[in-house]
Amino acid sequence: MAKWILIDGNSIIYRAFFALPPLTNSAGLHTNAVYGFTTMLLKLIEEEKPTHMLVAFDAGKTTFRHEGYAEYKGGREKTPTELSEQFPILKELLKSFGIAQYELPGYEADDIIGTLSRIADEGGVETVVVSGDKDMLQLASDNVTIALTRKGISEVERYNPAEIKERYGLTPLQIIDLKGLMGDTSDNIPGIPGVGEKTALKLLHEFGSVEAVIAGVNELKGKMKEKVEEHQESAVMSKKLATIYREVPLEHESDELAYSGYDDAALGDAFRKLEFKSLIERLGLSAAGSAADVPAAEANYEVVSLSGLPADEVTELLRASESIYIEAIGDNPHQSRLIGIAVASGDRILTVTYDELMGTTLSAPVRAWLEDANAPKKGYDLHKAELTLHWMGIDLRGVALDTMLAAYLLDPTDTSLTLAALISRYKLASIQSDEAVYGKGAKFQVPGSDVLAAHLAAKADAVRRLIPVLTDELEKGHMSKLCYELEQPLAVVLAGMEKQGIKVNPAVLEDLGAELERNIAQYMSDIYTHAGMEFNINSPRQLGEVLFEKLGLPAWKKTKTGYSTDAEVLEKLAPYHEIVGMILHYRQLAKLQSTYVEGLLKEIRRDTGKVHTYYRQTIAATGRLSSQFPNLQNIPIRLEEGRRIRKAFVPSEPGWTILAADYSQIELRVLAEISGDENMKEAFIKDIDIHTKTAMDVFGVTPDQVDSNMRRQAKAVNFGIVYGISDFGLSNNLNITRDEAARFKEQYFAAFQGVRAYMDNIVVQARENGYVTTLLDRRRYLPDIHASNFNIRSFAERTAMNTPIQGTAADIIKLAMVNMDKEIRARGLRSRMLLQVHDELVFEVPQEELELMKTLVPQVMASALKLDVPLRADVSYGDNWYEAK
DNA sequence: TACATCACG
DNA sequence: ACGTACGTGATGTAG
Repeated sequence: MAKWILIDGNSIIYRAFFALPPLTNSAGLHTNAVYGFTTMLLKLIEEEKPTHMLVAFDAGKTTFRHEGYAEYKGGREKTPTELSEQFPILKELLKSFGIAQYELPGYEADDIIGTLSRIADEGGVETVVVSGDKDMLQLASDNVTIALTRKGISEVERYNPAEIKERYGLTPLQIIDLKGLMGDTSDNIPGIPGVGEKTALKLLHEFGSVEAVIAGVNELKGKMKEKVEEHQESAVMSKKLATIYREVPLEHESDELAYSGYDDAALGDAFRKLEFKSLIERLGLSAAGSAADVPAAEANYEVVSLSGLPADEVTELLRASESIYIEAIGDNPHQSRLIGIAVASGDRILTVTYDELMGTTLSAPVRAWLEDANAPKKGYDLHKAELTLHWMGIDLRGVALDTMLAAYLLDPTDTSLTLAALISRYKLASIQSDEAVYGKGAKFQVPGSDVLAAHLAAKADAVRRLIPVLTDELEKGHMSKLCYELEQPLAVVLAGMEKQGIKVNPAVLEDLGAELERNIAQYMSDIYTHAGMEFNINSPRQLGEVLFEKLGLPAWKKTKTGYSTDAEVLEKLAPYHEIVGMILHYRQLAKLQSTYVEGLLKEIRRDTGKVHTYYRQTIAATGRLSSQFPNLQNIPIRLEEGRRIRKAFVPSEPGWTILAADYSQIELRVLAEISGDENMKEAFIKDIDIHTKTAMDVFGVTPDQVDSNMRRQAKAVNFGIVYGISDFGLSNNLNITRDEAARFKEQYFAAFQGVRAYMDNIVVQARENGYVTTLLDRRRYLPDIHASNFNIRSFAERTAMNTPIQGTAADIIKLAMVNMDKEIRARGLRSRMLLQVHDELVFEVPQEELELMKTLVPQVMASALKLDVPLRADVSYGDNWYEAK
């Protein structure tokens, strides 16, 4: 037996919103109305057991009712953002429920429901209409019951025609007349002023309809007669407005409403995002629930040690390996200590300790297997493992899949990609956290061999269990190619660069350090003199006291903890007191000394005379790399004093040259490409200076009229565009008013209309999909795009604009790196790729390859990805990184 | 360990 | 009206 449930989405979500106290999830998203809606849905499903369900929504602001009466629904309070942000969430949730939803421009939810209930009624289908709006009673019939929400949301009161008769003494259709007479404040329907429910009912019981009341007006007396005479037109119009239109041109077949129950996994995911913990529990969705909820599985494998297994069985086990886990201690993989290895194969997991690997002949097959490029390994953070093993004299080869990398691609904003966290995220049987096994901080300790072996085996097993889930998810997200053809090969290229390292000449740094020390001492004493006291200039707190209390300089910017003393503040303060300039200089030199001279010297390895950075491939939310121990992506360049640090970066072989190639305006070229803006594309195709071009268009001048200041401002506008422009940010950056900034922006968008369209579209896309993507389908989720908090939401919107640009640029240089590595190998070159700095690649090149590399590198970089907009890379070279400018 | 600051793209 | 530019890592101070 068919049973339909038709729900007035707008009415119910409003009721729920006002009935329930504010409720937010940890991301600050309001969820109370969705929660209320959900509890009601669950109850309906349980009690009514529907075969078909539909939630109808109002679409757009105006409906056919506005044509006859422009003030319809006028004077309404604007929907609070705390509620409006919940509409997209509800619509998304309905998808997880597997419930149909429908809206049609020009019609209200009532009309859609009216039409469907008519169709159901004509077909003799039992139907329940759910709403908070009494008007709906007009739809009641023998087949159609109206369920009206009562106080709160979960309680409903059901009406069939008999119950309407009992309650009001009216037929369903007379409900329209009731409203025609009494009106409805919430919809701004006037009715007859002064006529409320009681009077209206009395009139209807006597006359039967609005028209009959008007016709019989002479039978009325006194005030009542006057009112009806005066407002009869209003009554007729009100009746019309209150009439639900039951002939909406629906484009859908009613079988699209079929409801076959929700998918536990989909609904569980949706509830987890919303943090509806009680509902997860109530529906038993928590079996797949959060980390702690999933009990550890009974181990279905045997842990075997290297010494406990005959050599031929070790070889066979390795050959049939399904996953590997390599444990090392320490953040810096160039200095980390290997603890042990576990390899999973069928019902046995082999564990190999550090001592076994390094000390016994038993380990020979293991080492051979690790180094065998034809033996595929699927593991976890194998990039780090490769480096750890490298410094032990073992070359890890044959990496086929890295689960950490895969998990990063699936959610690059995830900051906890530990195995335990991933296992929990993907709802697999849990494993112990490292902290539980090793302890942390001072308590850190490697446990005894049995406990350790069990833990490593559990991790290898965890990797094995993650593989199908992650590869499946990658496939669903269209990121398999990105993973296997870009990120995985890149991991190997990066490891090669890191092992190679770049030579640093300590003498250059020491000389610079001595000079800095003298200057710093001088600034310190001068600053103390001007302050009239000695204090720690490095302490923003003490500095703030000196500047703003002792010296009485104007404080205009604060931090959480006190006065701000950052460069922006000090630059504004400089004219007031000469100590300020000294502090700025002191800061600059102190930074160079501590971070770059002393910091870098500490990182030079004794054995290689080089610094070996560690590129992290799973940190940046946009797909960029990051660099640690030391960070070689922020070596000074903008100011000459700092730039001299680069003189210390030299070739590691005598007679070789440092060659650097950087992409020209890669982010703006990417923007031109993905926005398709013709004006901008043309500028790049003609290789016109983009900032000058921007200045021409923004200021409406000819090329020769563009002065350096105009170009500077245009450049700032371009930066702003890439970052997701806001008036305030631009005005702040250019030190102009917000109005001026807004005008710049307007001018810019007038010239680059495709860019404007991109910015608008990408935000809509982010709202609809919940994520944005790069050209290579790299994905970033933006849950905050629905936040009610203006700041949080705005940040997500800017991120939506920026990430495809920055991320695609990252995709491109990564492609170039993989291709460049291939070229070097294929051509048997001795040149080495050493560094990547987001849009720049640095090589060391033997003399005889210089001419080739000068053309090869930019050519490979420019052709990394075929675009409409040409890519360009410029090369420079010299005896050190400073000279390669 | 959190915060402020500043180096880079 | 709201108040920020996007993405990182290292350092020193202070609780």
